[in-house]
Order: sequence, then structure tokens, then C-alpha cells
Amino acid sequence: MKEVARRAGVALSSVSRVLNDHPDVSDAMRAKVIAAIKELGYQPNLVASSLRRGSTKTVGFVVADISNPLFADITWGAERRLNRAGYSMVLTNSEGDPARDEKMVRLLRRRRVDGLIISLADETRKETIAELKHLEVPIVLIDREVGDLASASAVLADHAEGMRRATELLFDLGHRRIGLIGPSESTRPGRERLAGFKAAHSSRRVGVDWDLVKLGGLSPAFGEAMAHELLNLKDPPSALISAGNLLLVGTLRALHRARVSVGSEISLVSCDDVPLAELYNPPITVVDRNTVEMGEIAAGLLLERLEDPEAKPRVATVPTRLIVRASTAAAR
Amino acid sequence: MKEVARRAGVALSSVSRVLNDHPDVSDAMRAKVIAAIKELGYQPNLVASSLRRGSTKTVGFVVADISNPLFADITWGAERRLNRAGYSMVLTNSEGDPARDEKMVRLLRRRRVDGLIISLADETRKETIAELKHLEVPIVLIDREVGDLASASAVLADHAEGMRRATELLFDLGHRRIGLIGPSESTRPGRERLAGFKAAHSSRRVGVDWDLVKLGGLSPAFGEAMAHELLNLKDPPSALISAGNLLLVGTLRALHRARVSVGSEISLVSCDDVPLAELYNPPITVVDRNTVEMGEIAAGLLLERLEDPEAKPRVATVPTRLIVRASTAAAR
DNA sequence: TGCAGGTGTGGTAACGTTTCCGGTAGGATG
DNA sequence: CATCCTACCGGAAACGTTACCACACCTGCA
Repeated sequence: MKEVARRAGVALSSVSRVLNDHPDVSDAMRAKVIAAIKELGYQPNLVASSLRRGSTKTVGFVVADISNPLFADITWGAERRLNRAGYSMVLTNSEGDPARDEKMVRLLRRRRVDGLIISLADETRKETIAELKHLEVPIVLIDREVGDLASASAVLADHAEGMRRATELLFDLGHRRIGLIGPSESTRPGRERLAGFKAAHSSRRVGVDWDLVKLGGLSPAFGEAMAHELLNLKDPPSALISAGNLLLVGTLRALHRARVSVGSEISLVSCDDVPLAELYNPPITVVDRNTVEMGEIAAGLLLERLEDPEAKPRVATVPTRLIVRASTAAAR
Repeated sequence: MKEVARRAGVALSSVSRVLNDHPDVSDAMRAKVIAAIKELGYQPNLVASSLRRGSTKTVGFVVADISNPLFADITWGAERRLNRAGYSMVLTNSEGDPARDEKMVRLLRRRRVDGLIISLADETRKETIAELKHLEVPIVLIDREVGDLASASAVLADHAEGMRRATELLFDLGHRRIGLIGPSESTRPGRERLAGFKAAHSSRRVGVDWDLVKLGGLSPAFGEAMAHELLNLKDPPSALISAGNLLLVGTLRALHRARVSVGSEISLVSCDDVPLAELYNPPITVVDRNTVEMGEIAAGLLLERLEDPEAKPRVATVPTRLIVRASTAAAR
């Protein structure tokens, strides 16, 4: 920049003014400076700018595992929106480890991100929450609820309603013993999906059989192991809800291994409409939601507080919808 | 930091020294400073540090579309490796638009990233290459080759070999008319897959029927449209290679629409072993590669040049392997 | 006792911007 | 013609670190 100023025969402050198109700059000045910039191929140093301005135009993004297509979609939506607004995203994976969540938040704090979008690995962990409270920039939670963190916005999917309708669909088809494989209750989707499952049971006056409920993970391996257990029960369920796109992968592996055919022998419901669900034979009934949109909304909630520091945190809810396909059939 | 120094009754430089655990610091000093840091909850400002040191400990990552599971896996591998080495990843999506590639590179240059990992949307675009040349930090290309960019390392998958073997498998099964749907040739995987396809043809002394070759996109929509065209030919192919995980989605949609059953009526091969390929009925033969590993290697190639500025750019190749499944059957 | 060679420590100049303040020139106004 | 205002521009102090230099003290050795 000094170079540019010298070349254009003007002061540093003038160069800065044309760069930030400040009103107080004549056309002649602008022309000279622009020319010098072109000739030198000068590119402003955003880190110096960040230091001086006290804003990095950067937002942190913490997610368990970007390789999960669900998070990938959310990230895609969020990054696009942020980028258009002039912000860059710094991405970190917690790898599902609550302790890493905390570490990543601390790192992002040191990097002085202007805001944070996070999908906690565990909502209940004290240390992580304490770390988040230290952060004095706007926070947006993705599908997470942290009671005593009033400073955070959130975008939430209405899992409970979707799961309730899915479960009722199964009841309507004559199923009475319904298995549920889902993520742990230390995270909102796990709790909400279980809540919807329970709501459907109580509305139909059926007691929940807790032997059929397996919560605790979201990996294919967990899905496979739990499906295997359920299938080997003396009185196995006639329908299965595999509440997660990766759990579905494991569940299908277990079903194949046991040579149980979906639809005819067991009804199956999953969550999130991935290609596998759509194109499986038979196609699989799912509780879907718009994940890309969730990312966009998360970014939007953050931007509204970045652009107006007075803005209060908000929570937005996105609906789920039940897509009924051939994997759910009448009980025999 | 000034605050910490005052509180501990020492000089700024001493605080800096304990922070960077410089050898010249006594135990007493360290203790005092650590205590003051704890009391104040001080977190160093990495942007100031970056400015002063001339290194941001940050690497840029440019990818067409993070929502593509392929890129998501690569990103996952790369981010993990970088994070462990103390680097943060700033992620940008080019959305498959070559002009955005260029814009993103420029942005990352301004942000003074220490290195760049990029999977160009179009390898042939002059402006993007010029922009990359201006960058004076190490670059790693992911599955891309840019002739006159000697300064870049690269990690490449051996698509040609995999595709050759897949095509030969189809020949061995008695197929003679084989359709190919693949990405455009402006990108290495497109060229290499076509090359393997051609190699197999010439080794079997079969001429390539160019009416059966549809290159140009990687979206489900493109896959569906091209598969539809191929199926409607007066003399349609008896086997189809859908060279991309998203193309597979579109291809399957077209096949379902046309009520053509995979395996028995048409043989099908795809690339990259996504859950859909494994669990589809019948399971789909694929040319697989370890995408997570590709990300790790990309990060590794970058780190070796970051840690030793003398290190020369290298190119690493990862193998592909053919996983034969029931979707490929003898021609009738 | 004097001096060389460590060990720690403090002071300060950078890094590359932005922003505020003061100043100049020129035109309009009385 | 003096005055005021506007429009524009230059200088310089920050932003929060790090790295270099200088110096003070101590230990051991001649």
C-alpha cells in the first residue's frame, strides 16, 4: 500500500480512502490510485485491516463431521449465504467429541471470528457452554438447544412432529411393535424424535416398549448393531424407524445380512431424504426437512445480528414433512 | 496482553515469551504470567499475531460444492489433518463456476492464507490460472492438472486404470455397446475416465461409438437427461457407465422411469462407493477410491511445503479399485 | 579481583491497515 | 475584499502482537 501511495504520488490515507470508497475522494485521485494498484497488482492485506477495524469478516463453523451429507448440505447453504454477504467461513470438525467442540470454540475465539455457527456434539457439557458464554460475538445453534445460553439464536427442525406422524402412519398400518434407532438424547434431534415417537404412542394409547428403543449414536456401525439386536429379539418389531441417514445405512446392512426384506417383511422409516432412501427398492418412507435451507437460515440469523448489533437473538423453526413410500406397508 | 503484563508486573515481551514458550524464561516468570492470564481469561489475538509473524496458520480450500459427498469426504480428511498441524481451514464453494474459482482465490490471497488446496471447476480457464500464479504460497490441486503451473503439488486418482478395468469387465461379460455418462473433459476426472474407456475399447479392438458417450456435467439432472437419451436410442446400449456419484442418482431415476431393471436388462457401473451403490438392489459395481485419504494426502502435501519452504512440489497418486457387484451381468 | 559467558528481562520498532484531525484551496456569499 | 463553507488531502496515532537489541545480574574461572 505504501508502494501504491508512492507510485501514485499520494498519501497512504488517500489510498485507503479509495479502497474503501470513502466519499472524500476526487475523481482524479481515484484514477491515479486505481492505476497504481493495477500496475503493481496490489492486493490489500485483510489481516491488517481486520486488526485495525476490529472485525475479521469471518465466521466460525463447528460441526461434528462434514462428511455426513446432512452437515455437508447445511454447510453448503450457510457458506453460500455468508460468502455473498462478504464473510468467509472457517470450518472445523469436532469429530463428535465434546472436548473438541470446546477446543474449536476457543480457537475460533482467538481467531477473532465475528460470529459462530455451531452444532454441538453434546448440548449438556458444562465446559463447552462456559466457553460459548465467554464468546462475545453472536452465536447461532444448529438444531441444538442450550437452556442457559440466552445470547444464541438457533435454527431448529420440527423433528417431533415429523416423527409423530411417521409413528402414527405405522400404527395406522396395523403395526404395534415399532423399533426406534436414533441418536443420543444429549442432542436435540435425539430428544425430539423420541418425543414424537412417544407422543404417537400415547395418542394411540399404546405403551412404549423400551426394549425396542435404541438411542445413542449416529454412525452406520451403531445402526447396524442396534438393528441386529432388534431383529434377534424373541418377539421382534414389525416396523423399524431408523432416525438418521447414516443409521439407515447400518440398518439396511443388518437387514440384508438377516435376509429380511423391507416393505413386505418389515416396514422401515428413516430421516432425511438422501438418494439412498429415494432410490432404494422399495423406496423408503422418510421424515424429510430442507437441510440446505437450514444452513441458509442459520447464516441469515447470524447476519442479521452482525449487521445490526441491536438485533436480538431469534429462533427459527423449519418444518419436517413425511414422504410416504413403499417401505411402509400394512402389518401382517 | 498489556493488561496481563501489568497484572503480572512484567514487560509485554515477557508475556509474549511465555506464550510462545521461548527458552529464555524463568519458572518464576512463567508462573506469574500464567496466573495473570488465568485471572483475566486472556486469549491471545491471532490476527495481530498473524500480522506480525507474516503467517496466518490458515489454509484456503476451494471446492465446487461441499454438498457433494465426494468433496465432503475430501474436506473431512483434509481439515482433520490440517487442524492437527495447527492450521485452520477457510472453506469456499465455487459452485462449479470458473469465474467464482478465480474470485475465491483472490479473496484468499487477500486473507493471506499460508497455502491453498483447490479443486478447480475448470482447469483450462486462463484467468484462474493467472490468479493462481500470482499466489506465492504453496498450492495443492485435487484431482486436477494444470500444465503450466509448476509450483503446485497435486493428488490424483488413477481414474483411467479403474475405468479401463470396468470397461473390460463389461466386454468380458459380452457387452459391445457401452454407454458412458461422465463429467466434462475440462476437468481431469472427465478426461481420465474417457481415456480408460477408450483404452479398453482399443485393447479389445472395438471402436468407440460416440453416440453412446455423453460428457459434460456431474449433476443428477445431467445424469438423468443423458441416461434418458441413451435409453431412447434406436439401438440402446446394453451396459451403462455412470461416472460419478451424482450422475448415478440421475441415471437410476431415468432407469426407474423407463422401467428398465438393473443387472438383468442393463448392466450398470458407477464411480465412488457411496451407500446408494452398496445397498441398491442389485448392488452396483463401482470404481472406488479412498476419498478421505485423498483429502489427507492433499493436506499432507501442503504441510510438507509449509513446514519446509525448500520442499519441492510433488504429485501423489491414489489407486482406484474395481468393486464388482451384481449390477454387472452377462449380456443377453 | 576482574572478566567472560550465560540467563533473564525490559524497551521498542516494526507488521499493514484505518480513522481522526487539521489544513489548504477554491468557490460562494455578504 | 474578507469570510465562510465545502471538498479534498496528508500526517500520525492507533490496533495487538513479535523479534531484536541492550542491559543487568550471576556464576565460575583465572
